[in-house]
Parts: sequence; C-alpha cells; structure tokens
Amino acid sequence: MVSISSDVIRGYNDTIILYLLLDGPSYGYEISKKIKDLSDEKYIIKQTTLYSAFTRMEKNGYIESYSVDAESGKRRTYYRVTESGLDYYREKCNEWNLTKEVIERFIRKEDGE
Amino acid sequence: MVSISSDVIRGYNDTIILYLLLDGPSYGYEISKKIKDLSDEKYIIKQTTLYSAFTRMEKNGYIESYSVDAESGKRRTYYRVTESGLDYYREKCNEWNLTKEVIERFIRKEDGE
DNA sequence: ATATTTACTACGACAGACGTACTACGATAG
DNA sequence: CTATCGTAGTACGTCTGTCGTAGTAAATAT
Repeated sequence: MVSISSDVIRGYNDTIILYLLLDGPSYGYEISKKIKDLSDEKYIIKQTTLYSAFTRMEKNGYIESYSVDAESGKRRTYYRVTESGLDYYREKCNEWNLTKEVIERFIRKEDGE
Repeated sequence: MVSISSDVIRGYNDTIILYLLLDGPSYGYEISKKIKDLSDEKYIIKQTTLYSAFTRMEKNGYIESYSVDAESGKRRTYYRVTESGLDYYREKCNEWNLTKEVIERFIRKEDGE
C-alpha cells in the first residue's frame, strides 16, 4: 500500500492549511478533518504538525488568531489568512508548479516491467 | 524569481539520484551535474546533501559502492543501484503520483487576480 | 605559478515533523 | 453513575534530512 510520507508533503503543510483558510477563518480540529476529507483519507495531518504550523505561520505573519469562547463545546482558536499569507500561498503555488515539472523529469512513467 | 526550496524536494533527493543511477553506475560529481542539467539549473543539489544521501542509501541497501583509482582525474567512488533500490525507486514513483494528486487539490490553478 | 575544476569528507546547526502524553469539556453508552 | 468517545488544544523531547562552513587533494586551465 502506497501512502504519503511526511518528507514529501513537508514543504506543503503550510500551503494546504492556507488553502483551507482561504474560504474563511477556521480552527485546528476543523482544518485537520477537512484535510482528511479532501484527500480521501490519503493524508492525515498529525496534531502536533498542524498546531506547530499555526504557531510558525502566525509568527511569520501569514495568519492571525482570535479566541472564541464557544457557546457549546470547548474554547477554540480561530485563524484567518493575512494579506502576506495570501502572497505566500500564491508563491507556493507557483513553486509547486515548477517543482512538479522538475521532479517529473526524474520519474519513470511506465509501470510496465 | 521562483526557485525550488529544499523542503519541497526533500523527500525526492533519493528518488532523483536513483533515477540517474538507473542508466548505469555513476559518482557524486557526475550526478550533481546531471541534476543541474536535467533540471535546467532549477535545482542544484548541495554536495553535503548528495553525499549524505549516498551514505544513507548504501546503509539501506539501495545502492552499492566501489572505488576506482581513475586513470585520469581523481579517485572516485562509484555507486550502482541494487534490486532493493530499484524496488524503492518504483515505490517512490507511485508515491509521487499519489502525492501529486493530493497536493493539487490544495493548489489554486487560476493565476488571475 | 596560480586559479579553477574535479571529487570528496568532517562537523555542527537547524527546522519541520513525530511520538507520547497530558488537560479539559460535552455527549453518549453501559 | 461511571466510562468512553469526540472535540480542542498544549508540552516536551527526539529524529531525520538538509545546509553552512570548511578543509583536503589531485588534475587541468590560464
């Protein structure tokens, strides 16, 4: 069974999170479920990975947080994308397209043999 | 200018190296030049990254080395792919195809705006 | 004679991801 | 009434791959 290793997706966790925040503010648990759903369970982000990404991106100014003492359930920390975060996301998309092209030069297509 | 960051290619250095060794044995310096050429200089692997990949892959049994006291030029260490290395390469290719699909779900195509 | 290219090695630092574990609350099941 | 499950997040230490810097050494170009 082929699954996605962390080293591969490594450079794209931030991008994935930002993508999901483009639709509007969200919080950790919701993001993690969306990643699971959108990837058909092929990629399940680890909690520690996710929350450390939040911290890192907030420090870098890509996202902003605000706390909500929820009516029901536990208190949540919501995150929203900043202008700078949007720029970063766009850069990453361009980088992805380039990287994809380059890596594909080193991948054998044929499954034959 | 968009260039490829190491975090992105991170999980694929081994794959790239194995790909180049599929054509026949080669050595560090040659591999590094081939990567530069084949990627149109978009990706230039660092020496330390390359040689540590060799060490790691040999330890894992994916490649084998042999020294050649060259007639001309300096002494080289050649590497060749093993059966296990070939299997690993094929796995990585499959993983790449999966990863590519998944990441693309989080990438906005439109450059508009 | 000197600089550059070839070919490789050594060592330490760093960042991102991971494993494990813990807190805490609400809802549901037994 | 207690236990477990789902939700929501924090803390801490470890590991791996990559990188920066530097050094060695021979061959080739200027």
